[in-house]
Amino acid sequence: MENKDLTLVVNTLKEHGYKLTSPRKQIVEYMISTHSHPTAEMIHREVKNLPVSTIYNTLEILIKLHLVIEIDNKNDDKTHYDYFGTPHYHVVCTNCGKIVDAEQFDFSKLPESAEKETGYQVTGVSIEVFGLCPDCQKLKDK
Amino acid sequence: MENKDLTLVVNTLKEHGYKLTSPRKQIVEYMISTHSHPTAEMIHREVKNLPVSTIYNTLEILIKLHLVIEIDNKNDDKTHYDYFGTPHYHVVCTNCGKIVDAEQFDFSKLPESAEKETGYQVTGVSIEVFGLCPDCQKLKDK
DNA sequence: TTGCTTGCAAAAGGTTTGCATTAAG
DNA sequence: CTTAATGCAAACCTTTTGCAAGCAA
Repeated sequence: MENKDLTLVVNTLKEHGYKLTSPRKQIVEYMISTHSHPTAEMIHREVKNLPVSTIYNTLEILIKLHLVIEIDNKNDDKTHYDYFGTPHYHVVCTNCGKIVDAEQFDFSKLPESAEKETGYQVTGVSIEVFGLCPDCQKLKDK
Repeated sequence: MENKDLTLVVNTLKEHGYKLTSPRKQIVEYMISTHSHPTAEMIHREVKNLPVSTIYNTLEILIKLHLVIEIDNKNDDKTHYDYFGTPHYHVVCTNCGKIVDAEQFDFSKLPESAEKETGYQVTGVSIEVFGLCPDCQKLKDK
């Protein structure tokens, strides 16, 4: 499954004229494998021996190609990143910042609706839901 | 109409124990009146003689009370703010950063869906649609 | 080869913080 | 009165930038 993702990303990079360098491969592999919605700093810590500038450069490309999306958890001041293989949205805890995936809601009509209403030519959608995660709900009860 | 908004905000502030200070009133009035999705710096420029710290402090309160929301236009590195009187979402131009409002899409079932799927106790939703605004579409055609 | 990428360090700049002063309730 | 809020400046820290060196294609 993850090999399929890797192939997709590699092909997409090549198609758009981006070279397949070792740093890029490492970052892509990490992003595909992790489900932790990491920050740039977390990626920098996990993918050894890369400068932060390369992390940011690579993420910028992946975002432009819609392979990775940015998430603002509004808990720390850092941008979180997520490999976006299959469509989903994020639910973020306003107390501890924990981010989980969700998918059982149909946004397929949203782009068309936005285009019709605003005249924008839609290329992407970002959905974030905020609330208290189960753990933080328990803490509040005490 | 805007007086109604002002009353709502003032009452909400009072209900939650926040003092109605002159800086807060100025900022609230500006946020209700403008439709420009301003940054903190723009608010600072328009609402005279207030330090940025007060702008940020006040915005933080208004956000906590769900009276104002944050928007990331991913074009500049600044957070944009918007008075959130009536439910709507934002469509952001990926080329020039222009933000417009839209509302003709039904998100009313989203909170319930997210709660059921994740167990989070939902308190808010953030929707952003990205694309090319009509002006930037024309520029690209040339 | 050759031009994109990397890697390092330094800079930038939006946002936060500390604290003395002021004023709302 | 009392305590929260303001105002100012300095600090913070994530992210960006510049450029010489390296390496895919």
